[in-house]
Amino acid sequence: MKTLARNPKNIGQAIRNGRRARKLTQKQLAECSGVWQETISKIENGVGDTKLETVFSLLAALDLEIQIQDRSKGSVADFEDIF
Amino acid sequence: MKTLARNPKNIGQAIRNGRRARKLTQKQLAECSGVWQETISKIENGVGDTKLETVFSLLAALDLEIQIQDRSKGSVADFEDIF
DNA sequence: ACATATTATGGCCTATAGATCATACTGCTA
DNA sequence: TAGCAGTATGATCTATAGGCCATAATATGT
Repeated sequence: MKTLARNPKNIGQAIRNGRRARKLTQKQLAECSGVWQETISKIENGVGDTKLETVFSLLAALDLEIQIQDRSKGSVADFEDIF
Repeated sequence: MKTLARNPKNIGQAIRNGRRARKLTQKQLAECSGVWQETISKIENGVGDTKLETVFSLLAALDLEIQIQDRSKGSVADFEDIF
């Protein structure tokens, strides 16, 4: 998995994808991350804003990490919500 | 620039590094990002939590982006706050 | 179609982020 | 060493994130 993110919605999608890739329900992810299912739902759907702490709790539980890099040449295909 | 981040502090450092690489003062970054200098100071120093929206405002102004990826093999050297 | 699992929504409440102002601290450098 | 640019800190205020409960809406399987 490798997803570019330039806004909060991209993060939510990456989390949803990561969760599904690991075949976890929101409830299971909630249990192992300490973030509530309701909150996960909102984040995945880009409802409201999210704190970094919360994002990292989820990423850690999904064994994902963030890399900060110069804005690339990044092919459009690396994004998922073009439409 | 390419920095791994597994917690909010890593993000703050990446922002500070990116800002310095572009030879901007906090005040200048504040002006072009819409985030207050005081807030930038706190984020760079890992004081309190930060919302995604704010992080992305800063990253955009610094022409940086985020990539979400599986936790790597990431060499320890990619982190900056080991000590 | 029904039962059940999964996800979404919405309200209440508390904690806290960030705007904003004021001011203090920390280098520089003239 | 005085002055200034840059950064940090601290307070107040408003908006909102997320914990938490209840429940609604959607899948999914049988």
